[in-house]
Amino acid sequence: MAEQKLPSRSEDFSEWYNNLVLRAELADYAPVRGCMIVRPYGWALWENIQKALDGRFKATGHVNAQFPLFIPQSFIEKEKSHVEGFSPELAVVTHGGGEKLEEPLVVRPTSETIIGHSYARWIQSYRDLPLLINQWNNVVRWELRTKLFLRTLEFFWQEGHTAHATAEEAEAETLQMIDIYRDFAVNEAAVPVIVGRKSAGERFAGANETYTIEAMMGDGKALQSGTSHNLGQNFAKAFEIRYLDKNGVLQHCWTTSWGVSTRFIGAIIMVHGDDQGLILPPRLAPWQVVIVPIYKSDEEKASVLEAARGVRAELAGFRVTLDEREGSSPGFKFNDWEMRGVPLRIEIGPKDVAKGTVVLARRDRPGREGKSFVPREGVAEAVGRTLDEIQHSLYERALAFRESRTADPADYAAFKSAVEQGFAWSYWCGSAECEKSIKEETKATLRCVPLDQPAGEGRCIYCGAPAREKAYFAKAY
RNA sequence: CGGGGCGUAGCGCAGUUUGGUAGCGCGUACGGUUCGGGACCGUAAGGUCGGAGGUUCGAAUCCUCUCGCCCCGACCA
Repeated sequence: MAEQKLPSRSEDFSEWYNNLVLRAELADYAPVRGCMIVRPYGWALWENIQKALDGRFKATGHVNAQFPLFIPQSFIEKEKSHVEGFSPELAVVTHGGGEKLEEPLVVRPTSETIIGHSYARWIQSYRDLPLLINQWNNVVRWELRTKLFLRTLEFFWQEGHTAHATAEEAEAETLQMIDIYRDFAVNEAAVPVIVGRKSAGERFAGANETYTIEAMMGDGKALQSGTSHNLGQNFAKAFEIRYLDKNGVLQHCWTTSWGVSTRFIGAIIMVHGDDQGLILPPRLAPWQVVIVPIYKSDEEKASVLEAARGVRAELAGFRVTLDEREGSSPGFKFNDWEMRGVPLRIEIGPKDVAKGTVVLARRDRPGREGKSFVPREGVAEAVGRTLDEIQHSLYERALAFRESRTADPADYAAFKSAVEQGFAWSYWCGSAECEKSIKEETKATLRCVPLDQPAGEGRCIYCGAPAREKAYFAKAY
């Protein structure tokens, strides 16, 4: 690498992010504009995210399937607001096998329509409900402005699609899934999130209600990190998804959809990373522990590596790697693994071998402060405890940062400066006009109306009208 | 898609104003000395200067078009 140090996070957050993604070998630019290559280390992180989410989906009765990449164009057009929302960003295939197609095929931007088509065939009776299917796949949206992980033409995600007999069940499912996302973000990724409702303007195209988890990045901007949509009967009506109820009456189903994408990797980077590089939460890190051996002579090397391999064996319950690379100094390796965000490093040198100790170095506390000497005896327990502490402290640190950058502005002037550095937590009268004016004047959007609302009422931060709901406003990715 | 910036070796850059045989640092390979926070010396490999056209005896350099990336806007997971 040309530059050893990353651009400073505080001076140029965007450059810091771009460099970090490349230097940590999470992803690379593809030869096609706006597309990315997810490199093995980045994909390993994604696989851990997949495992954490997939387990939660299965535990709540969902099953995985796979629907086609290509969708007949007419399908997209069946739901009015859906086509309006997505048509500007569709990739369309017009030719196949050297021939012009009779009907163009859309590369899926999301699969509500093609799944709706199947659900209409599969669902006949209330006994077929609920139908709870998820798929892990890639989708394409022709975005104008792209950024690795955060917004690319092609991205990877999961999309869950469910059908229910009643509005109440669909709403319960929608809320259950956003809560699963919250639980995942908080407990696996150590990313604090605010769970709330999207305003009508920010809703998914075709949804009656969109719930979101919103996180604050290290520059104070918001990132929508997962969404769950109550689609009402919109798609059921467009695709004739119907069932006979217990009384023999034909009814339209109530459907939901929900997704988390590789964008979440961007959230992990921007929430936890520092000027040294990535910091990964232990529960998701591809490598939880890296062992760096330190030696000079051949005799030292032999004894140190023997000890290091012994420690590795004792840590079999963790995701652990031993850096045996020749020709790189320990100092180089320290920096290298810090760039990659490995949460815990174990240093083993001749002095440690002699004393029967190892050095634990926490990634979340740079330099000497994060180092401790522990006896080799019982190292697995110390590692487990330290990883738990790192997991918790990452969350606490991110939460404290968010709180320090969240204001409850007294007036609109204070609101404007609040959204320059973080979130504004303000009463909103509920009108789309106020929301729009705020966006035009401050670039801040209404991120969500949290499900947890304070008691009492206030006045709209923009128009001063009586307001019952308090919302988060912020500049967003 | 509008405004701005930038494309020269794997990476970071100089050279472009004033046209004249392509350079530096890092990295890479090899040899040696090193190794508890990004080691050092030596040798070597590596570039149709983003692409296409044009002007010229001669283009990285001037002109036209085009592609890509970054930043700022409009749109979004």
